[in-house]
Parts: sequence; C-alpha cells; structure tokens
Amino acid sequence: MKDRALVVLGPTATGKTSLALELAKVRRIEVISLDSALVYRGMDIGTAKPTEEERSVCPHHLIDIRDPAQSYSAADFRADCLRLVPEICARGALPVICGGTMMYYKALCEGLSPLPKTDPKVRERVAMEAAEIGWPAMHDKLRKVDPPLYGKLAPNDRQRISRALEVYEMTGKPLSSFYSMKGEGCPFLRAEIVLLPSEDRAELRVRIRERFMRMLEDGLLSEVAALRGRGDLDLSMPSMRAVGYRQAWEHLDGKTTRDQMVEQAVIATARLAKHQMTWLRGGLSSDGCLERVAARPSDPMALAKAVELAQKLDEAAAS
RNA sequence: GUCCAGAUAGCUCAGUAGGUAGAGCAGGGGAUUGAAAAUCCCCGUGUCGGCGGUUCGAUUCCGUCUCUGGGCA
Repeated sequence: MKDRALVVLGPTATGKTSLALELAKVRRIEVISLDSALVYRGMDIGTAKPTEEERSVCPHHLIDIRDPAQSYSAADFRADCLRLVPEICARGALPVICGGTMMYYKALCEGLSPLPKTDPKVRERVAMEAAEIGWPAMHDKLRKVDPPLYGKLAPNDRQRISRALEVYEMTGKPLSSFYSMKGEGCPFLRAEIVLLPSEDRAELRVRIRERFMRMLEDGLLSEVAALRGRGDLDLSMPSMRAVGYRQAWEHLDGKTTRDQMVEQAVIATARLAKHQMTWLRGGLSSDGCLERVAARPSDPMALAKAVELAQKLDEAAAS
C-alpha cells in the first residue's frame, strides 16, 4: 500500500480542527498540523490551538515544536511532513494534514528550489542597511544583482527583497537562478477536503468577532503579557506577528485602547481569512491530488464526505 | 434663545480663486520559493446636509431651514 494522506484545508475559524476530531472517532488517524502559528509553545489561546484534551483523542504533530523566539518555515514543514507521513502510514493510521497555512501546503505539493536556509546574521545586516537607505534603494541594488527578480518585485516588498539579497550574499548567485531547479513534488497520494465559508463575509466576520471575544475571556491578554514579560521577544519575530498577538502586544504597550485592539484584531483575522480564500480559489495546483471536495463550515455532511474521501484514498493507495 | 464652527466615499478628513471632487483607514480582487497569521500589488460616482437665489454653469458665493459640536445667556 502506497503512502497517502487526507488533507483538510480552509480559512481560519471554519472548524477544521473539529472535523479532524470527528474523523478521529470514526477511524484511526494522526493529525499533522499545517499551521505556522501552532508550532509555537506558549501560544495557545490566540492561535485556537487544540486543547490537551482534544489532542488526546489522537496523536497530533507539528504543534509546540518551536520556542516563540525561533522561527519555522515552509521548507521545515515540507521536510517534517515528508518524514511523518510514511511513519504514520507504517503505524497503520491515516495521516490527516489539517490547517490553513497555504504557503506550507504549496511547498509540500510543488516542492521548493534548492535554496540556502536563511542566516539570521545576514538577514540582520540587510535589515540594518535598509533602515539607513530605505527599501526602494535596496530594491535598486537588486537591479545589478538579479535583474529578473528586480523586475518582478515591488520596491516596497521588503520581505522578498531582503530574501533575494540574502541569497545573493550567501551564494554569490541570484535568487531567480535557482528557480529553474524545482524540487520534487509531493511523493505520497493525497485528497483534499476544503472548508469554504459562504460568500457572506459578514457572517464570517461575526464568527471571528465572537471567537476573539472568547479568546479574551479565556485569558489571551495574560498569555501575551507573559510572552512580553520574557524580555527576549519582540514584534519583529514571526511568532509575535501572528494575528491577535500583535494587536494584544500593542494594546499592552498602551498604543491602543481595548476597543481598538478588538477592532483591529477582528480586521486582521478577517483579512487573514480572505488571503487564505485567495489561495483556495485558484492558487493551488491539484497535480497529484486524487480528489478535491468542498464543504461548508458546520456542514452536517462534512464528516461523511471526509470518511468517503478517506476510503477512496485507501482504495487508490492499495491498487 | 443667541453667537461661532462644522455637515463631502462605510469612517476620519482634504479640496475646488465658481467648470459636478481625492487621501488615509475600512472594504473588494490578486500575487505568493526556507518570516507566509508575513510581505506586497491593483481597485474611488459620492443627491459634496435640504430648499431657494445669483450665474451660461453652484459642492464652492448669498439667503434660509435642519442636524451636530462649542461659547454666551
């Protein structure tokens, strides 16, 4: 039997976690979290991380695997996932890749070019220079070093400009020159179930607001205060830029009122959902994907669809 | 009651020496190669508060009314 995995995708606040847990009651699964924020220890409330109790229903992977001072990446995810899927299959369980970080999923499906890992020292050097001369000037430096990328990147796209200059500094070669060497795609069989909210954004917004208010009741502010109190974290770190954390941090800094924080957190979450939906609408290749089925959040048929899809996956993997 | 200041995009406001108007935010669409819950790109018709007047032409000037702040009673 070939290795395979069921994939549960969807924007934030659409019930991916609960679908996976329902499925766990019906058949033996292990969840692989597809989420750039759940990797961080001590960030539980604001990330809507599955609770201890929920995680005891079946094994969960790639949760609490990094300290918030560290970072995790699409390449890390791909490597971890490629290791975990065969392990889980060998144990006789079905791997369920569940989450909403579409960039990670894309890296899994389409592979990555053989690029060097980021060196924090180089990144810092680039950032310091940018602070002096500004990002458009850094962008201009790309013109000499990597003309194809220079043409593609906007002068203000600091993150990508930074990465391009880092790679050049580390390798002496333009970042775009690596693109022709595309890595392997996804080596195992997969099928996707996509949870898409209805077109009514107002409804999604209400759900997001309610969820954020619940997070506050559950102690989000003390969670963030504890992280802030450590003294070694700051807003430039990927962990602290997470939706909800950033806004809570700014509120604790006294920069916003509580109402403003709530407002901005809801806006940031809704925007996150929107970006995730953009990925889902057309940004993902279905190469090597057995089947993609859609369901609405709280669709009573979602579980049945997932079970059926898992069966098809098993049949295809067996043949 | 009276004086002053406002009333322009969903919100905060700019502006038009009279020729039907534009920023930020919100919202929408898109991109996405080791930070991605990140980063960035594109998208602006709205009785310019109502009604009159002056004018070839008024969101702009004048009158009046309504509403909202603030001062004086």
